[in-house]
Amino acid sequence: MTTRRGRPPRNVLSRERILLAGLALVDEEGLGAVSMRKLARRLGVDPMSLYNHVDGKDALLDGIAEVLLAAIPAPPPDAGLRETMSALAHSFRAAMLGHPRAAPLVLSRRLASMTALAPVEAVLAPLLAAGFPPDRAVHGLRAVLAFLIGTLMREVEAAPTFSGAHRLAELEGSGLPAVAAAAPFLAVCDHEAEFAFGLGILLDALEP
Amino acid sequence: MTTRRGRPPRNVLSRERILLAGLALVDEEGLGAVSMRKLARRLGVDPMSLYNHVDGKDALLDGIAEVLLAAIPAPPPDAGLRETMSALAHSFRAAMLGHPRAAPLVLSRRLASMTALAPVEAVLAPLLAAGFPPDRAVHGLRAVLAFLIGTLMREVEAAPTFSGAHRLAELEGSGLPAVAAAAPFLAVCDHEAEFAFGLGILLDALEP
DNA sequence: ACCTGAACACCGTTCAAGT
DNA sequence: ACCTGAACACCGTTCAAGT
Repeated sequence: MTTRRGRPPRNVLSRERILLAGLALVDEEGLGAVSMRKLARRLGVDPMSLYNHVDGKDALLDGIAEVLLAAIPAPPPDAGLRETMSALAHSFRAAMLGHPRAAPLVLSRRLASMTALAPVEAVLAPLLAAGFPPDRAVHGLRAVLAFLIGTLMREVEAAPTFSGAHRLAELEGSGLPAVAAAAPFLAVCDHEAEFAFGLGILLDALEP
Repeated sequence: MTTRRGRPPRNVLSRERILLAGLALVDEEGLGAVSMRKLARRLGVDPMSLYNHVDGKDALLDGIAEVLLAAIPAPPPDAGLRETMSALAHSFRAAMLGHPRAAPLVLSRRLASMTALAPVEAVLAPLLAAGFPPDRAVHGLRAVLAFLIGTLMREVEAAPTFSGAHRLAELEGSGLPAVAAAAPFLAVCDHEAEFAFGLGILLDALEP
């Protein structure tokens, strides 16, 4: 039986359906391609219908950012300080790399919502439990978050594996001696290693 | 005498004039308000004339980002490693804070130009001189840069001094215990201190 | 070489009207 | 309560025409 009583409504719009379709649109075509009209087309609906569930384009983008944020899993509750922070950092990174074209929404927008507070709580709790005074804990949180945002912004905006050879030659011929000397390492970027290196420095500094 | 021989041409367009007017437009009205048509209006020129000097809107934004980057002064050449890195970090920050609404162009776009390489050289040179092997020097550069980008993204996107009291109450009533406990420190952000704290950690770690 | 203006295919959002 | 479509004031960019 393909229909129940009253058959399932074909085109129920909802905030959630809109945000998910929006995220899919960003994933496929990039942030620049997002428009209310195109999203409506994709949902088989009049553009104006979206405004019944979402406050406008800007609120739509904020909503998509929150969908991404909400996908960050909570860290294991029994872990120590360092493992907790590290797990959260890696989860955050994985969530962003899972939607690289949408990630800038999270990385560059001021999100004041409750959703954004859950990861904050998850970082702050072990810091306070480890005996950090609240002001120091917030300092630490913000330093790590700044590094995460900066690193991910780079990963996510990076060209999809620049050919390398051409880049190398360019750097070596730049006329800048230090740049030329380090050219082989500037031409490529092992994002994984870069992430581990910087995160390690910061977590070391937060060891009680 | 208000005119010299042949009188100064009234409406000479040039790439430089366009980029500077673009930066002024961003400063005054924000990134979202930038359009080729509005910029042309501001320059007293047909919109299409801009295309003779700039490759399109995206290239315009890249050009504005480079104007910002070019304004970063070189560090004093005789300083030690730490002072050089610190001076550059502060100069970078000052340049961005001088144009907070345009800063995201620098912070979020992949800039492959020569202009972007000058600060790289300025950081790399003292690291290599201090005896860092090139791969480690690049690691250090990237960690500091990630932190700078993340910090500045936060400073620059921050609401112009959120009322504070309202925010505080919101955090305390969030139901999240660690967030509530640290609420007084989460509600405000001393960007200067935050910057010094994180930068200190990273520069300490790069001490030879 | 540079500037112009018309034209094309789009935007976000308001508003009055429908169910 | 939700959806629709026309309308308004915009966009970026192509193209043919001017100087």
